[in-house]
Amino acid sequence: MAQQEAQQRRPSIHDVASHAGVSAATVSKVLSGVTTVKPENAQRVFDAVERLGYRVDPLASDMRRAKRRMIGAIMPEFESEFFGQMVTELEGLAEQRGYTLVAASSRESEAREKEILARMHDWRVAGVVLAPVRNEHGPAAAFMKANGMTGVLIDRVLADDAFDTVSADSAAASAEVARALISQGHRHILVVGLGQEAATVRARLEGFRNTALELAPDMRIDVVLSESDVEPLRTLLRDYFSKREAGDDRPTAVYSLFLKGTLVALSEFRRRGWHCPNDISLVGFDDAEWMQVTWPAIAAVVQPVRRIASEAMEVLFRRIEGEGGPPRARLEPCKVLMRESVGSPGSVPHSGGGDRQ
Amino acid sequence: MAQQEAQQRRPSIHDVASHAGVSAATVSKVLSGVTTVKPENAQRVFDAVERLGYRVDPLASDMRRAKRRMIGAIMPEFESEFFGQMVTELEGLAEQRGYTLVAASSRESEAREKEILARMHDWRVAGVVLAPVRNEHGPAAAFMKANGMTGVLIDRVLADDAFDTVSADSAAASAEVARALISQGHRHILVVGLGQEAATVRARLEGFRNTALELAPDMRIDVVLSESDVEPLRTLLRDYFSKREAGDDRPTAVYSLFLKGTLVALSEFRRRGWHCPNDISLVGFDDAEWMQVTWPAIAAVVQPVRRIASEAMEVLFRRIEGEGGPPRARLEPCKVLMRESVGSPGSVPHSGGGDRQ
DNA sequence: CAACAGCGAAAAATCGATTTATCGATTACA
DNA sequence: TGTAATCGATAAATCGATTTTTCGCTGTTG
Repeated sequence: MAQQEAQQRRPSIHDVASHAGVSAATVSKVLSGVTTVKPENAQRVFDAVERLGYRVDPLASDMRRAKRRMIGAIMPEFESEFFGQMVTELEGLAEQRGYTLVAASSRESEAREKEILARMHDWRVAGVVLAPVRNEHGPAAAFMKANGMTGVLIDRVLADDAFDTVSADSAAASAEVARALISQGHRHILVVGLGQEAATVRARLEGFRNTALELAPDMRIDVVLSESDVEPLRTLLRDYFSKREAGDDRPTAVYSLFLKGTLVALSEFRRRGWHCPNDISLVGFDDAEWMQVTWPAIAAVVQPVRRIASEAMEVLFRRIEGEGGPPRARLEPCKVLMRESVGSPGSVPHSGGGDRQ
Repeated sequence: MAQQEAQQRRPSIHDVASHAGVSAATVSKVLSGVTTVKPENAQRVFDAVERLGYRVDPLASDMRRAKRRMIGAIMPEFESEFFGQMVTELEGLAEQRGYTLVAASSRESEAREKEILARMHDWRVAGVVLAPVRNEHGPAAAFMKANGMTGVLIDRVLADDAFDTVSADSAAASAEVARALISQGHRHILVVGLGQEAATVRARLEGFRNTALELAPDMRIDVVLSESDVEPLRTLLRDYFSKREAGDDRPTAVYSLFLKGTLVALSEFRRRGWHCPNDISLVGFDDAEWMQVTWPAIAAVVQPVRRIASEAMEVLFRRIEGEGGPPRARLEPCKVLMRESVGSPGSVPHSGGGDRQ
């Protein structure tokens, strides 16, 4: 092959040293910006670097230091816009600081989460951004604590006694949703959630309930929670509506505490031939691009992904640089977009179930 | 602090060696499964490993070999379901083989793509899975070639003379879409695409056009292509429909060649107050979870993510292990899901534009 | 004029593993 | 019995950088 260039091995720091007529130590110093090198020699080093196309081997470079210039990121999944954007943001922020981001998905499993964390510990990452599957009290956080890792917890967390946390202000956003729905006249609302133990689901539920009952004490709030998976929730929701099909005690609005729940609710509405907002209103936590192009557009709570990412990285790097002090819990404000899927109850007669299977 | 355990440094192979009363070399051999070690000594090594909780440092371990046990993955973005799932799949497959996946997003920029590739080259990844922004002829592929990297190209590629490629069989899927739309009676169809140079967009367009014109030579096919970004496409599409608002030459169906195009089309329909499939039919390349819960459900071409991922990894690892031979181009079959957004033209009178701004 | 401080750069140790060369003890064979 | 082959294990070299230590030289000072 004509790939002589490609075949020969990468130049090492010693190659640069011999080309520049200095020692490897000097090359290292020049490249790391030490000033006690004669300008003449420095220039020769730069020239040699240029000529050979030398690049520092980050792996060898990281060998000697305890912490490597890598940041680990563990997300529950990559398929949703929220975590997808989050990884992209984190990656950019890590790169800005000369770090490499290693991202992994726990696929909603705490066991996997811990295993990934162990791998990252093997790599001696300088820090970890962990979006836990459930909350800050899972085995992953315990592992990080036990092994003295530095990290920051995001998203499904409230506060922790060992790690900084950054998350959306779920409670405040939920309160705003409650105000909006109540001002539209809703007095019977179904809240749909998943994972009772997840810290944020609790915060979202409580934030909603407290504000709602404060504004309208006669309010009726039903709750359908599925412990773990999405499919059980689908069943629970189906049962819930089946029981209320005949009577007049059907809720006039549904508030879903997370994206998958919004999808399940919409799919259930479809099955029953209900349309938003005439037959029922819908608001969901987590926005997605498609929600503004469907008919009706779906109302949603938008989480401040960029702010969460940048705050998380900010605080993480401060810890990496050795900053002490007690861990802080940060809450970033959300935006609530009330779109067409929310209307006033009873303004239009229900279309009644059954025009579709 | 009570974290004595956490504070003391990780045990190294020498700690294990001294605890087991053997040399570091013996420990290394035992752990890598060499059989020429006395069973008694092997057992003592295992015991020491157990007692100290020793884990091999992958970074140090990789130092001595030319290729490291890392796989790089470069995707154009992480926000969409397709690439999100892709990364998740690739990660699992790499892990199965004892490799770590380092994923990065080129954010639809060829410059960034090449820069990321250079960083991965610095890390001496064993191989790269590259989903190029445009096609197989970009600067990134050239960089890989010039530096003798091993890799596989996926998604927006057709075939390459240096690297194996794995992608969805866009042409066949497009042909199927054409057959379906024509059998429903459509004779005037708008195809929406982005990135004229992207290999797959061309394949999708040609696959559609060829089959359509073969089945219905009187067919009229309009094409709206935007070179680079999504926003220009929105403008182009708006202009296209504005010109045809009055006359009767409005297409009866839209076929979008990629996900963002489907969103743009839907958003344009909304603006004009058109509903699918009564006013216009819509099929899009790339499926998403929400497409089956909206009203109407959106017809889509489903790409075989898992198959593409596993084929890519399969072929990549064969190359890593030194398999020779000319590069192969693989095409994986798609599934076409004709949902409610597609109907027969003229079966219901157009609702006419303008019931919304 | 000897001792000493200061500077710049080279030499050497280090990180934690793998791999090659080497070595001692045991067994085999002449 | 002496030499060769074999086996198991250790010492040492290696990967490519960083960091500490050492060294040589110049210039200053008592």
